[in-house]
Amino acid sequence: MIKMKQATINDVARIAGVSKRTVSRVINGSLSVGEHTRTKVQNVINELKYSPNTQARGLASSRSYLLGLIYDNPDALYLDSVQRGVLEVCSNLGYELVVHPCRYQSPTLVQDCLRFISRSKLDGIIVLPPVSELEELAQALKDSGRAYVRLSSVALDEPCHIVVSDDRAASAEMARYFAQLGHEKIAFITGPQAYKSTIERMEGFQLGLSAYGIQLRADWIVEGDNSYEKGIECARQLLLASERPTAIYANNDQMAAGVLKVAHELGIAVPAQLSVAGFDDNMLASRVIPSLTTIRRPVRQMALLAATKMIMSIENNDKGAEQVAAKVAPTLVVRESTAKVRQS
Amino acid sequence: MIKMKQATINDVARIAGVSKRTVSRVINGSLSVGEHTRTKVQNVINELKYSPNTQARGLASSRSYLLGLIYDNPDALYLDSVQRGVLEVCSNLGYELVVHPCRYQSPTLVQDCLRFISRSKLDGIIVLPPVSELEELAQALKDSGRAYVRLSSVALDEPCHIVVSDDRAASAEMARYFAQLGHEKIAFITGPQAYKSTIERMEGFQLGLSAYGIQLRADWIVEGDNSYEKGIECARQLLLASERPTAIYANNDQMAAGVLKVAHELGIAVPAQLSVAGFDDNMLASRVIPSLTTIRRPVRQMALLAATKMIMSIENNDKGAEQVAAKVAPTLVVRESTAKVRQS
DNA sequence: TTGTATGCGTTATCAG
DNA sequence: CTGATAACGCATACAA
Repeated sequence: MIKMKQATINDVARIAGVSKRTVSRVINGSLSVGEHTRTKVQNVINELKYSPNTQARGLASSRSYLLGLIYDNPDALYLDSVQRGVLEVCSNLGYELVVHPCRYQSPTLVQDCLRFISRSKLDGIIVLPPVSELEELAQALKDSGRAYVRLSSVALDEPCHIVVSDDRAASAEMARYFAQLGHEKIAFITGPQAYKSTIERMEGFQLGLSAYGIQLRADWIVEGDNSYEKGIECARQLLLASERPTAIYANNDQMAAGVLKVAHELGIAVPAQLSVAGFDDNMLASRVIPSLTTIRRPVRQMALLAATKMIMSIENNDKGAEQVAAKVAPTLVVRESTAKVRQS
Repeated sequence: MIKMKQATINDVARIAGVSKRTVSRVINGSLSVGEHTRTKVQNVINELKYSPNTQARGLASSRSYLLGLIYDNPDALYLDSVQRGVLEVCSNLGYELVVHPCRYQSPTLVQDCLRFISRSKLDGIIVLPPVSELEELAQALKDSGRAYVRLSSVALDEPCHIVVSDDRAASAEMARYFAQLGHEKIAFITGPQAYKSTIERMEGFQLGLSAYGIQLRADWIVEGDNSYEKGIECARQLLLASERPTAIYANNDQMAAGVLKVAHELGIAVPAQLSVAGFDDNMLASRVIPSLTTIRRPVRQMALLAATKMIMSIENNDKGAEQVAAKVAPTLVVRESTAKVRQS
């Protein structure tokens, strides 16, 4: 097996009998190249299996063809979806995706991320929630002059820099669904108060309920942290109280699974005696018994939109990025864990 | 906010009053630099917050400081662990991680991967199972002259190129556990026959059982594909038959969850009437009711080892890579889904 | 429409 | 131990 050196632009130029400038034009799809010349060069490129050296190209044009993905979410069951989605858009345009897992809690988070993007000379950065909600990071991203897109539940940036998931509307839909099932004694387990998604989902839910004249009792709003363990803890608090809700909406599927666990321990039948719902539609939701009614986030679609915006920003200088849709709608998925309230 | 151009090696050289060659030596930790000169240069570097341009460096040294991760496995939690593990080792050495999701089934898989590594000029590639088991890809990797490490359940490459998870031994342990619980009527739901892990887990299980004089009945070995849905299908087949096993071991947690689902539907109590176990210890295992007895794969540790091997290969030319441990041992995690067989 | 010359920020060669 | 100087492969003013 002979170790061939990769063909360079010079090889192509020499063999095609043109200057490298012309080859460069062909590569970059310049319009000012004669039809004849173009095909001639293209043929040589194909024969030599030539593909431009990304590093050299980057060095000369100060572009890296590298996109970054900053994420934290510990139960990022959608990480794979995001990565595939982004690459589906970017891969055949010549971009690669560099990942940067981090910790939302870390005191050096912003600094770390900045070192990451400047060291890698990224052309663009996609930031997932909840890290995406850090204004300090966003400002630094803006200052860096690089393209970036944030995913969030709130439109906390200009249209070209954000893709929002309308968690508020989705939660309102869940509220409507609960109300229509006849539930009135409803509890809500929140996520971390620092997250925008927590606020959106809670307010959306309350708003939705109020349309049916239902109001959440203060002691039936308990603060969770999106973890399974905390879900269990909160569920205990709710289900061991003197008066019990007939339905519990948890800020995510993890906590909803915790509620199922506690209900099972206490011998409370779901959904006969208690309806339970979550948010995310991650793997758990459909596997757990009873399967969870939840809200499905169109993760893949968000990734596609974010990637499209990024490319627009990079190649068309923000002009077109604003045209790309910026909002997606999560949808209600009804499964086994919810039912009409039982007359008691 | 002034947009500062990044300082270059020239700036450092000029200000420090030395040649850029010397600065380069300092950066790369060359030994042949005077102590005085070194500290002088280092000070300027710190003051200017200079960090070398990866692209230029790569162009000159034909190294990219980019590592690639080729994967197919849809389980995102696993993916996150791997990514974090690899970066923990490589990040402060200046490497970044580029991801390449792919489809094991795709006819152009090998070709895609090769285009990926050659286009990105990766210094090294880590391949996760089951893609790691493709010999055609491995050969191509070898031919490319790049460093690479495969993760698998079998030692299908030289020590410097592989990290193996001893699924066979782990399965044998599960067999011992089952036997000690008194089970004799045991069924096994396999993974895809094409995967090495499937064979290892099945053979390990059979070997372990045979130590107790137990043999798997042929009709109690059913072929699954590691999906939840197929798990359900296989479970139906096993549990609706005239004679029922008292224990089912599934090739992964997804399918085990499917077994729980069917058992629940059929009113078969787990673990009272049926013991169920899986493999992986993914999020599902601990969340499901009853929680699953399973085998925990030390994913993080595997990632660390793989990354360490990679770095060794890249920087010390395979010499040291062989010294790094190449095998990890998954461990039995006992939860609620298994119990002593009931005398009937 | 095509070509020439120069620079991008490093590393590497070879002297001193 | 240190320093000029030539690659590295490509893009881009500037010419022609």
